[in-house]
Amino acid sequence: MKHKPSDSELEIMQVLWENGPLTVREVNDHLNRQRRVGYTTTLKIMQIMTEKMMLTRDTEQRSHIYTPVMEPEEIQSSILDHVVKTAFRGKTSSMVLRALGHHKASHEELEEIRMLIERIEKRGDGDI
Amino acid sequence: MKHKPSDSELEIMQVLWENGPLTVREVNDHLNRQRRVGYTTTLKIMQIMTEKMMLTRDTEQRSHIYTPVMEPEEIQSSILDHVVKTAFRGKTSSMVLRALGHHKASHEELEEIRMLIERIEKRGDGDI
DNA sequence: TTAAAATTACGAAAATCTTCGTAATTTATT
DNA sequence: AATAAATTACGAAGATTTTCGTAATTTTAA
Repeated sequence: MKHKPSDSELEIMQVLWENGPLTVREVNDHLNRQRRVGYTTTLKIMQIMTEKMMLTRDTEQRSHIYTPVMEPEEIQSSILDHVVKTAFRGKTSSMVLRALGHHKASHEELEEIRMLIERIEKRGDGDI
Repeated sequence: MKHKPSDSELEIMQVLWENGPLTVREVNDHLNRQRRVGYTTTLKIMQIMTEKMMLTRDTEQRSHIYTPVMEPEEIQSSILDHVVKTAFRGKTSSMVLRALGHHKASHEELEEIRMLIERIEKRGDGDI
């Protein structure tokens, strides 16, 4: 990804990923379930995101319909790259250890992680 | 933590965590091994960090000596809190899965993680 | 004891982010 | 058709971050 999304941009991305293509009104309504944001604020950020090519929009109807360009996986990975590099000296494992040690996860989630580790080790790559 | 450190602030934190209390000159020299930064730029940011109480300084000598107030663990955890919340809908496990799936880690690191999981599961807490 | 060197203090410019008001435009209603 | 309602477009203010230049201060050296 070229640009690291700002917090507000990421917030809007989340709404769009979870609820499909939406209008500004719809996104703003979603956001306002969590915190108070003005309509034109949301509009402005979504317009900027469109300029930055993070969103595309269908302008056929009066109310434009916005769609995220990137998949969550892509952005999540690039955010993690950045965090690992800047806060964990590049060591993914220390980040994971900190996350598991501090935040915790359910039994099922831990199992999922354990299974992934097994798969990776069987595959025999790894390193770095 | 009150403030989320900016990228530059985090960069300086890293240098101080790894190399102990340092002067501005020393921090700036460290930074310049990686990228070009002006001395007064580093000075300014470290002064601001001191105002924000992220650093303390000993002004006995002419060259002030700066020490980070927070431990890396604290800041790492608060950064992870933020990332998990804003980019992974609060699910630590999806963050971990993405990190392991994408970045990879060495065999030893995976073993360390696997052992931590075992310890957590034995302990029998977890969840959320 | 001057002059040079190093350091801190201060202020400010450029970039980005967040916020919103107001104007212009389009659609719906009376 | 005229008015109201909803939406988009535009611009700008305030905050924060990053960047330095310049001035003031302190120490060192000639």
